[in-house]
Order: sequence, then structure tokens, then C-alpha cells
Amino acid sequence: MLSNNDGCAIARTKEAKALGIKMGVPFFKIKNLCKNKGVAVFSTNFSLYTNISDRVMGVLKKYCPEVEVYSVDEAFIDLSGIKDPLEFGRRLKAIIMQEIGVPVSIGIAPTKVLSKVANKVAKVSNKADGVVVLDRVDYINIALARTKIEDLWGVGRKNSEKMRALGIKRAIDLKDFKNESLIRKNFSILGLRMKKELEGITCFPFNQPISKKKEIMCSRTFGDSVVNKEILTRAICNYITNAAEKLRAQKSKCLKVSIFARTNSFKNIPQYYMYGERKLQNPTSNTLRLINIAHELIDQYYKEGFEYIKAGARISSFMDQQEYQIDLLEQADSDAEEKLMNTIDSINFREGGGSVKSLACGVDDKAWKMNRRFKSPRYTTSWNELFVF
DNA sequence: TCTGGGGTCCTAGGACCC
DNA sequence: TCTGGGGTCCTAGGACCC
Repeated sequence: MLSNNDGCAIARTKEAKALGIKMGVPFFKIKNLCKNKGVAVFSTNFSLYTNISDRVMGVLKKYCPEVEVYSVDEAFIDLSGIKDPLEFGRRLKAIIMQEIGVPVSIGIAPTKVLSKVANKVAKVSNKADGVVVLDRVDYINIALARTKIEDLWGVGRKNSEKMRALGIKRAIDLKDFKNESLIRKNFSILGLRMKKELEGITCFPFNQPISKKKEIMCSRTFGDSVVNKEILTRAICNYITNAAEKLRAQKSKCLKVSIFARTNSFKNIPQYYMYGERKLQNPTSNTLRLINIAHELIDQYYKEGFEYIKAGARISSFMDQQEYQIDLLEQADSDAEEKLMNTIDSINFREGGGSVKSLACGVDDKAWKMNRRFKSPRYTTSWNELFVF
């Protein structure tokens, strides 16, 4: 399968992989190979994939207690409390095949990182028939000994090179690595969490089923480069429109807009990266308002005489409706603040007294902390704050 | 030679994912 | 000739506060 404009290979069958066709390789580099070896090549149809994905996820949600949709073709399922996970997995696989007609592989293990390893085993093993449970230390260790460090979920190109330099060549080496502070120092808290997950300790917990985007980007590479400001503007306004639609769909408003357009860096021509951003005083999801801002940014940053090959728009700094309402409340009505202050003052500090530095407003099961100037509400989970409900 | 001791908030950039 | 389109999280460092 090829990317937009049939630029790169982005999905390959086992057979294509065996021919050495790598993820992301430009199509023109493998065109001859494909022709000679009879590789079938297709353009992508993302709305079709989204549709199939939605149906598969629907089946998961119907039969599983907790589902976290991770990407268009992956989901995590919480199986705590399931007596026979292997049997459950096999049944689930059969149901998906029957109801949707799509083959899936299922990896089951104590943590997310280990379940990704199990899934990889399920994909390649003939014996497993698509479902693998890694629930015993000896099984886990065998699987980790066969997993190259760069194939581990969360270890990319840069960090696998660094790990190899430390003698960590396989996943098992990371699990058995004695010096934790060295891992922490070189690979940040994420590296340490990976190691702990390999040991079977959960560090990437199950996420809330409904998670909202924190930023939304729409961008495209053009088929032909664009040298006309009006055409470029029209494209960017389309991206803004799409982004705003997604924003409203998740019931958020944004506080930041940015636009960009770039020349083709693979070509030996004059290069320019146009980038502009704007922070907003008041949150919005209004398409027209966002488009107006885009126009202003383009007027400010556009340069004549360049061949633009790609452009996009990004919106970020979201507030959801609840937060936004609180923000308005705080700006408009200082009575609320006074009330909270009075409540806090009335609390008896038993252990040597104390002072209140921040306020917490409770809404449902969440709380937003605000500093004294009420710049922006902030979700907080720190342990040393006083919550007054 | 030494230069207070805490904090918060924000951003850019890097690394990773599919 | 021809090189995708989205996302997330973490860290360091600067600006600022008392």
C-alpha cells in the first residue's frame, strides 16, 4: 500500500517484506523490484480502513470488559478476571472473523509491553494460530530472548543504537540489566518504565476509554508544487476547516493555531519553511474565526518565489467545555473565589498549621487547580494539595 | 574559592508510535 | 520524474515568583 500521492510504501504483506521492501521506502526506489517480482501495488483508501476498524472495535467493545483503542488496527483489552485467557482470545478471534471477516492476532500478557511481544509471537508462530499467552516467567524469558531490542515497543532507532552500545541487544538484556539509574539517565523515565513492564510491573496503565485529542493536525503533500499564494491559502483554509470540524466533534475549543508550508527539501532548489502561530485570548472552535487567523498568518509569513510542496494547519491547547465554563466563572465571578477562601479558612489545620497556596474546584470526579492569577485551569493529581469539595 | 533556596509555568526540540 | 499524515510524552532551560 502506498501513501498519499503514491509516494511511499506504508503497508506490506509478509511476502513483500521478505523481498526487503522496507516501511516508508519511496516507491520510485522499488518500482522495478515490484514489477519484476509481481508485487501488487495499491493506493490507500483510509475511509475504508476507518470503517472496518470501527466495526472490529465495536465487536471488541461488545464482548470485552474494557477496551482501549490504540490505533486504527490495534487495541488493548483488560482481561483481569478472565479465567481462561487463551480460550477467551481464541473465541474472540473466531468471532471477529465470523462477524467482520478480518483476521487478527492476539497477544496476552501481564503488561502492555509484554502483550505487544506476545502479539508479535502470535503473528509469526504457526503453532500459535494467532493467539499467544505469555503468563509464565520461563515463557516470557524465551520470548524476550528472541526479541531484538529494536523490535521492542517504545525503542526506536536512536535508543536501540544507544542500548546496543551498552550491550543491550535483546529485550531480555534490558529486563536483566542491573543498573537502573543508568537506564533512567540515558533513556529517561520512559526507558525505566519499559524495563519494569518487561519485569511484569505495570507502568503504562489502562487508559480512559474516551480520550480526547490534545492537538489536531491536517496536512498534505501536493501532487505538484504550488507557487501561487491564493491556491496555497485555499489549501490551508481547507485544512483549518477539517481540523475545526474534528475539534467540535470532541467538544473542545482551542487556544492556539498554527499554519505551515514548506518547499521540497529533497530537491536542490531554494528552500523556505513558512511557519506562523497565534495564541488566542478566548478559546474557539469557530471555523470562520480560525480561517481569518490563518489568513493573517499567511499574509505575515508567506514569501513569494518559492515552490511549496506541502502545507498544513495545526490547532492545540484545548479546553473542553467543562473547563471552559469554570474559566469563565472564575473570570466573571469572584464570589466563587471568596467562597472557596472562606471554606479553606474554616478548616482547622491540626498538624502544626499550614497555608493554602492554591484553590481546587471540584467538578464530578476531577479537580482543577488554579493559581492565584487564574491564568488557566489545570488538572492536578499531586499529593500535597488540599481539595475542598 | 565562594555567590540562597526554594518553587511554577511555558516552550522548543527530540524521541517515539501507528 | 518520483520521498505520508497523523499523533503522544518527556526533558532541559528560560522566565518568573517569593
